[in-house]
Amino acid sequence: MKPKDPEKEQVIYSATLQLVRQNGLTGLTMAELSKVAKLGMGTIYVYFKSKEELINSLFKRLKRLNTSRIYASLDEKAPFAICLQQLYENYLRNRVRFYEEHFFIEQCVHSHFLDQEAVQLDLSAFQNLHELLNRGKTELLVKNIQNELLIAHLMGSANEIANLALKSGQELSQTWIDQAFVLCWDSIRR
Amino acid sequence: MKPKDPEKEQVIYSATLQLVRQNGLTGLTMAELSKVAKLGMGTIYVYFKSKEELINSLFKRLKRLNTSRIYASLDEKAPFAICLQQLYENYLRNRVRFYEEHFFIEQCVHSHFLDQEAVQLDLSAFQNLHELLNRGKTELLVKNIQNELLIAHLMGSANEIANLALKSGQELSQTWIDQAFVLCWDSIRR
Amino acid sequence: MKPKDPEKEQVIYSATLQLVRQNGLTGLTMAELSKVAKLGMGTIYVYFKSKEELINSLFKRLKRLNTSRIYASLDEKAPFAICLQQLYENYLRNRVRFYEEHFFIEQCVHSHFLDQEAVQLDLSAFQNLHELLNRGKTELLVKNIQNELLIAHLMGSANEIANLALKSGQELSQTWIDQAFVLCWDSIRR
Amino acid sequence: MKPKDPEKEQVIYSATLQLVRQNGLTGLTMAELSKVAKLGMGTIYVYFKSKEELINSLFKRLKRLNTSRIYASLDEKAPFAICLQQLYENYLRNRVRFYEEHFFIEQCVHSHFLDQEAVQLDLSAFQNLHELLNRGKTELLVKNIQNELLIAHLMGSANEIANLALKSGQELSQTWIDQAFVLCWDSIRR
DNA sequence: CATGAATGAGACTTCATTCAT
DNA sequence: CATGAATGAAGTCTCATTCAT
Repeated sequence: MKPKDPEKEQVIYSATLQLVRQNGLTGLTMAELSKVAKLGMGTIYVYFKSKEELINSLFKRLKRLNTSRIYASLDEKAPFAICLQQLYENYLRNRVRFYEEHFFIEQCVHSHFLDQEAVQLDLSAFQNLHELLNRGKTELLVKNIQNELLIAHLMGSANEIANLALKSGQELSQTWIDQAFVLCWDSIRR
Repeated sequence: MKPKDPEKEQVIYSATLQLVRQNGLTGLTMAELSKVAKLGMGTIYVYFKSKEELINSLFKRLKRLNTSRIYASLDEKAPFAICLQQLYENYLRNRVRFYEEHFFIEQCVHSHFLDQEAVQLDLSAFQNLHELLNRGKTELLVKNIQNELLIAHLMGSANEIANLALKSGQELSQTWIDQAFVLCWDSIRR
Repeated sequence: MKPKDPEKEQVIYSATLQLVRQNGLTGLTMAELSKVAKLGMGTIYVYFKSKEELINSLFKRLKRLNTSRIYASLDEKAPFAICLQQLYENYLRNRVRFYEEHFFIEQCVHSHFLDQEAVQLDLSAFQNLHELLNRGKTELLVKNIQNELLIAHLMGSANEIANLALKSGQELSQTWIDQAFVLCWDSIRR
Repeated sequence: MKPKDPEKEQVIYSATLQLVRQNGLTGLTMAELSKVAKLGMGTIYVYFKSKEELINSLFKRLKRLNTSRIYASLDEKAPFAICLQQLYENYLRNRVRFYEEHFFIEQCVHSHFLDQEAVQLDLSAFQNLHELLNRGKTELLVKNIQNELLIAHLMGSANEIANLALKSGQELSQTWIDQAFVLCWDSIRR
């Protein structure tokens, strides 16, 4: 798939996100997508060979994008707790800010659309966190519990808290973020 | 007169759970459902007037069932920490044991099938936890953070941990549960 | 079909008329029919071997009933014009009074439900009128036009006028009937 | 870009008329329609969003078409009786010639498919006749009876006579038409 | 490449009829 | 004989994908 026009690809992605937010992944139809994207139905099939490929492709792109966003501004030389806090705040802010994208991701995760590669990517997104936790353990700052459990705990918490923030419609205040981080920090610290 | 068979409803529910586990909520078709339930297509419609009603009806039933399961054996006169631990363990065990049901519930929550009453029921399921946390605050055992945040934290964590347990395929060892509870307890304790 | 209970047959007929008036012949379902008739669905099939037979049976019954009603009080020894007038008035009054029955009949005629016998009956209902017109011709009172044409003219007119009377909701005033008859009389008189 | 083919609409209309003539409106199925029209099932839904819309759309089209056909060649400056005769003859010939269309219309009128607009159109089709009768009254040529009654009489007669002509299979001879007109004319003349 | 009309498999749902009670 | 739950063929409509322009 070598798109001649990379802008069209982006237009399709954007239209997809918009429609999935509005109607859910189930409610996404190629006809409406082409209408919102202002492209012919056939054009979409030039860039993506099927609806499934479109969804998987967008999913992977968003996962990578989000991973890089979250870890981008991270100062790995800072003390462990600072690192974790930055990461946590980044994650929460990112989730709320790019709500549409995460809604799409969540819909995908609960669907049967994802191919193996996409599922892999979903799982491997925690690699950096994994390593950070190892460092925390080395520095005797983190409980000696297997990382999988810690990650499930932290991520589950963070996601639900982000959803709560969105649901309540309020801005993501610093106070709120700080409180949320205290919960996470107190739970894993030694 | 052949009375409407109350067991048939259960047969339909069971077949629905099985099929949703296999193919996801999107993959659920009335034709396959009737095949698995070993009933005529029309019979399903004797018991449920539409696919949507079937899904909502089962959803509500499961939510109520699970709430009662979780809070059933709870000794409310025990000390706060014991109560919370019991609740936590109940929740985790219940989620793993009735995996199929929770998978169905999760699929529903992320779909556009649920009617308002079902959504209400989903939200109100935390009422008991809400009150328990209030007690913890009164006893100065729990951090002074609004319950919504605490609940999002605890539930998000618990759900993700349950998913992890299922994914890893292993039994839910007591050690594991205890570790998981420590995380939760340390996070919210004062 | 030897019904044990002739009253049940009548109950089914009445329920049919009521439902066809409400929902049209197309909207008639056996389930609703049994509900309105307060009988089990199977019971209806004791009295009528199919929906089609029920419709045809009721149709024939009503055609016969109406023919006898219309010609019942006719004094054949009266002068021709009086006879015709009586007949006309009978017909109009009968149609308006037993509106439900005629609505059913009209729905049947335009459907594909009627069997050959029923169609025959529908056509042969004009036999008496046929003979009366012959008498009129013999007495040199009626135009020398073939009866089929005269009958089509008279019946088409009468039916449409009856429909008009029903549509306008008003009672069928004597003035109105008289006016309508003048139209018919003037048209066929020599 | 393949433009939406305007001929396809006509093809669908024609197939509809053919099938309704053969099987009645009730017997019309979208599957058979698409087969006769030699189009994919979905194609019908490109041109009409539902079966109901197709029927209403065709109904309105035919009503308008017939009205214009009947009144097209009418010379309104001719004497009243000539006008009426022309109109009558037009109507009869039109009904017999476009038998299929009128069969469809009649099936629609007795169904529950028509929307309000279609019913309106059906009723308003007599506007021209209404005005012509007023002229006849002004010229003291027509009985002083309310138009509704006159119209019901004339239309009921004409329709039934047209049906008779069709049923008998014979051509619509001029003699026959003339006889039929005499009946109508004698009935309403002063 | 771009387009969107055309396609038809397959989804949900209805309802006349049967049959076990 | 009475019942109404059970049945499944058949109907309407959707939508991912193709293909002629």
